[in-house]
Amino acid sequence: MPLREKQLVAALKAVADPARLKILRLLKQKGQCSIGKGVGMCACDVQDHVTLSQPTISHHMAILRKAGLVHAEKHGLWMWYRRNEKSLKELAQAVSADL
Amino acid sequence: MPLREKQLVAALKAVADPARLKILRLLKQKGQCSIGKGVGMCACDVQDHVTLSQPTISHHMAILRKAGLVHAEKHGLWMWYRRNEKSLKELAQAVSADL
DNA sequence: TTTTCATATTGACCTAAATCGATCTTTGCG
DNA sequence: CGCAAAGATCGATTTAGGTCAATATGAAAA
Repeated sequence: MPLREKQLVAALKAVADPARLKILRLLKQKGQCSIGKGVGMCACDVQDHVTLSQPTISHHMAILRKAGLVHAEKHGLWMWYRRNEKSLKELAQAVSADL
Repeated sequence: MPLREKQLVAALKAVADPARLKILRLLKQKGQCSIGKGVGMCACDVQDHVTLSQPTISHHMAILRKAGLVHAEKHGLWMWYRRNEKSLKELAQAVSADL
């Protein structure tokens, strides 16, 4: 399996889970970030919106990050997560054309 | 989780597997069907293209069928599978807009 | 330099899912 | 009817994945 294919499967797996789907949609909201960023959220902000433990959320964020679907930036104590619209668009494109 | 959401997750799960991804692409080929249909394939035709046992292929085809991504029609001894382009397009649309 | 806070990691548990051999079912054929 | 072929189902095995409690890490605050 070529690398591109591995990446596609990883992205599809990442997205084929209700919790991560919900998180990806949450990240569309504006003004929810506890460190004042206009877009995106910190992990604790995500936790305020889903009924999952902190380690589980951290786990899901790592999967989304490794699949390239979200950016993650450390800001002091907080980890600022935001959607990677470019790779999300590429995923949509792959589903349209490649499948 | 509403029904639509369940269907979306089922379709994404169906597609987030290398074997099923390969099968979906195989089904694009023309003139491969052992019962003379222009498009689609029978299970045995799929088996000629992937290195998986007959029960495993049957299992994958059932998942694709239940997710609505392929049509299945029995013709005598054979089961004729073909892509459901409509639902594949709807999936692409959902990934574009809904994610 | 403690302490506290946000997040990550670890370890364990449990369920889901992929795979295959064996068997069953259905259908066509002699 | 008896047999053969295509495909589905069953049972078992193995691996992958979601979840949480406990603990570790790392950074700011007191």
